[in-house]
Amino acid sequence: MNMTPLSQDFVLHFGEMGSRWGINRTVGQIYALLYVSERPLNADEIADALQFSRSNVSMGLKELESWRLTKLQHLPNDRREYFTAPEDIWAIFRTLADERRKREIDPTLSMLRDAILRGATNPEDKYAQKRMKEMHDLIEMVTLWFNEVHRLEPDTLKQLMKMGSKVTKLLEMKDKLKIVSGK
Amino acid sequence: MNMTPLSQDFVLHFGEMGSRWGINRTVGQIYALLYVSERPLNADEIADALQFSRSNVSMGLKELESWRLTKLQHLPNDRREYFTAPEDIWAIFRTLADERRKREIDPTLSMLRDAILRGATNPEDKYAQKRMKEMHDLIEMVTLWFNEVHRLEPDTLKQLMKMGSKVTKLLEMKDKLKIVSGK
DNA sequence: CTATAATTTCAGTAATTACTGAAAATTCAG
DNA sequence: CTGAATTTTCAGTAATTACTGAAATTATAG
Repeated sequence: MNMTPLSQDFVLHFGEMGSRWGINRTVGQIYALLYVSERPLNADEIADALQFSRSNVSMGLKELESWRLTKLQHLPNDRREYFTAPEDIWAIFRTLADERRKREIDPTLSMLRDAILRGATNPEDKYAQKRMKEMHDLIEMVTLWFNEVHRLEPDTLKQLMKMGSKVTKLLEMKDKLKIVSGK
Repeated sequence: MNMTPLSQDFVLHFGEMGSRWGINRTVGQIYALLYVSERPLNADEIADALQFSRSNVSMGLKELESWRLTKLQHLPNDRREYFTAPEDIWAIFRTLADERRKREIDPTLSMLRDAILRGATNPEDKYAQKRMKEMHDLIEMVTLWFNEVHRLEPDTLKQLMKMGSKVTKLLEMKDKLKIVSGK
């Protein structure tokens, strides 16, 4: 299978970007290929299109699976496995955010919590704990909030976004309303 | 200089986490050390505390500088350079988000925009462009919105967060108010 | 300026991570 | 079951990235 120049460019860009995150080039490219491909692809087709060894593709698909970024299906009269990227881009975003939270944020929060609760006698440790608390609170705040937003439907979100910085205004408004209704 | 076990653990954790992001272990550890240290440290102290070569520390500091995550200062009667992590955790978060946007999001958006505007004749490319458009719009949406939130003061943000999922309710409320005021 | 302290650069090497091909394991049609 | 098709594993190797020590550069006190 030969990719069109358009897909080619997309795939290569994703490969490069992938390596800036923890994800390696191969995995990035496989994902990109699946993402822009309308029909499901099997491992051989992927290996062929990207010029990777079959085993490399197998490993890459495993990795993507662990990120829950692929869907597996079978075609009639063909026992090979076919892969696609999930359709709904918003769902993909959620999945990715979820997975990163699990792997990166949660362990850090737990480490910070533990560290903060340890007995600290010397001033260095006291200061370190203060800093860790600040970090912990920020991460927790952003995460909690993100979780909320996460659940919103794309339409609601678009609406929210359009409001942009007016969200502050809205907050003020809310406070005033409270006063009125509390009268 | 010897770190306390508390700082030790924090620094090591950050080293590991760093390597999950694009940032390498050394850089992660140096940052963590600066973050929990009350007084500024010079490169030799860092090298000593983390057991890295002096030149490795020099490179690590350069990298951190490029992320705008360190502050440089001089102490009286000492010509060595001393480093700290900025105080305000919220500011740190902003800086980091900004820098990541510049390095990772912006190039991707621009690639996507270009790709979408290319002439596509065959159905594969049509489909690929549709998918790229979806991705582009999602990223743009999240980024724009993030930029807005970004500007808010921590207090406002905390308030917003406390509201949690009620933000949807608030949106509905806003619509009703519009109707009222438009009467 | 000069001498020395401090920092950076960089070529060489170490460590890590990615990738391959061959072999093993699994799956499933007949 | 059997055997061919398919997928996975994994030891070896390639490629990449990280790190060091020595040398070069830069900065500054005197």
